[in-house]
Amino acid sequence: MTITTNPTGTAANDRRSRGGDRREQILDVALQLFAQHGMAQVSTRQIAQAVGISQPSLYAHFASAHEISAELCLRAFAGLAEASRRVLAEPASPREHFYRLGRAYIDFGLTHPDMYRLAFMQETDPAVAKLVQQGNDPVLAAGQGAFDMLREVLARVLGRSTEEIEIQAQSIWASVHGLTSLLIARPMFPWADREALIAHHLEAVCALYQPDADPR
Amino acid sequence: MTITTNPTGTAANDRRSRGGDRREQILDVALQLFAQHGMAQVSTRQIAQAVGISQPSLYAHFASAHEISAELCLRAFAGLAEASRRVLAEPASPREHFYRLGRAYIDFGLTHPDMYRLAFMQETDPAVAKLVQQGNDPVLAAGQGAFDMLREVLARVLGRSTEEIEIQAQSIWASVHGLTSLLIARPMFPWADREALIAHHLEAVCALYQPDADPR
DNA sequence: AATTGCAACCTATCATAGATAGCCTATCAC
DNA sequence: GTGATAGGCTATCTATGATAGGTTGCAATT
Repeated sequence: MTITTNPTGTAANDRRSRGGDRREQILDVALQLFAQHGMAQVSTRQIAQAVGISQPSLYAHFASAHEISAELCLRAFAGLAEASRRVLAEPASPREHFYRLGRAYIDFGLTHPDMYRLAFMQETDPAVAKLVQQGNDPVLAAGQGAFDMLREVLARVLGRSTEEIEIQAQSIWASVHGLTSLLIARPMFPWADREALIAHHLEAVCALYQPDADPR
Repeated sequence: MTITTNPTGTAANDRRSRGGDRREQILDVALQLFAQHGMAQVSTRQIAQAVGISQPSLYAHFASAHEISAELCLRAFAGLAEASRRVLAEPASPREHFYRLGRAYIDFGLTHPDMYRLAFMQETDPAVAKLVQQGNDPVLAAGQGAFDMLREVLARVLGRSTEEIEIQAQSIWASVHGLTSLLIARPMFPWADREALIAHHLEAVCALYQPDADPR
C-alpha cells in the first residue's frame, strides 16, 4: 500500500503522470464540481478528494479556497471580454452593437452563474477586502473590466459628447445586471417567457440611449 | 454562583424580568448585531452571548439560524409595504406615484442591505428550498409581496389594457433591483454621485412606461 | 556518487460554524 | 405538595477552512 487512496483508480498520483500542472487539474476539477453542485455546496475536501490529494495539499497551490474561485472567475470573465470583442468586430449599427453586447452580458451571467455571483452579487468578505484595497483581487478586476467595456461602447453609441456618460453607463449596467442577477438568484420566481423578457428588457434599455432618438 | 454569566451585568436572566418575549429580545439583539457587523459576520454564539443565554438555547425559540434572519427579513419587508402604501396614499400623478415607489424601493434596499440581500441576492440553500416548495419561507413571501405591489402600481399607471404587463413589470423590477443590488454589493465601485445616479435611473425607467408617451 | 535543497505531499490538529442530546430548575396548574 | 413544562444548561457532533510539522522523491550541486 505505497500508493495513496485515489478514487479514480488511475495512477494519477505518480508525480509525473499528469501532463499539465496540478494547479490546472485542481481548477478543472473545481470548475466541474461548481457547475455540478453549485459553488456554495462544494468544500475544499470534496475538491481534494476528486483530484486525489489531501485537503491541505490544496494550499500548496492556492493560498485560500477563495483563490480557487477567484482564478476561475477571472478566466470566465476573460471569456466575456473575448465574446464582447467578437460582437464589436462584427459590422453592425451602434444600436445593434449595444444590444448584442447586452445580450452577451446576460448570456454570460446565465452560463456562468457562480462566477457572476462572485463578481457582482456576493459580499466581499473582510479578508478579501484587504486584497481589494491593494488592487489585488482578480474577481474585482474582472468585474471592473466588464463594466469598462460597456462604457466604451456606450460612448461610441452616444457620441463622446455627453457630459453624463458616466451616470448613464452605470444606470445601463444596473439595468442589465438587474435582470441577469435576478434570473440567477431567483430561478423559481414565476418569470415570464425568458427569451421574451430578455428581449423586452434589452429593447427598453436600448431605446433610452439612442443618439437619433428614434425608438426603432 | 447560582446566576449564569451575563455580560451586561443586569438581572436579565431572571425568568420574568423582561417585559417582552425572549424571542423578541433575541430578534432585537440579532438585528442590532446584523446592522453593526453585517449578517454574514454574526454567529449564533455571538447572538446568544449578547442576549445572555447559551448558544443552544436559541434553538428553543428558533428552529435554525436561518429562521432568525428570515423573521427579521419578513418584518423589514413589512416596513417596505407600509412605506409603499404611504406613497400611494399621497395624492399624485401616476407617474409621480411610480417614481416615488421606485425611490422607496431603492431606499429600502440601502437602509436594510442585509434583508435585501436575503430576499433577492442570496442563494436559497437546499435546506431552505424545501420550505420554499411548501410555500413556508417568509423571506420568499416577503420578496414576492414587494414585487406584487410594484406590478399593481404599474397596472394603474399604464392602464390595465396592456397585454405584456407581466413582462414589463418584471423588466422594471429588474432595472430598479439592479441599481439597488449593485450599490449594496459593490459599495467600493467608483460610483457617480449616488443621488444623481438614482434620480437618473428612476427617470429613465419611468420615461419608458408612460401612457401619454411624454418623456416629461 | 553522495549531498543538499526544494516542491509536493502527507497526517494530525485547530478554531469556528451550526446543530443535537440529555439533564436541570423554576414556575404554574391542580 | 406534586407533576408538567418551558426555558435553560453543559457536553458533544459534524463540517468547514486553515495551519504545523514531518516525509518523500526528484534534481541540481559538489
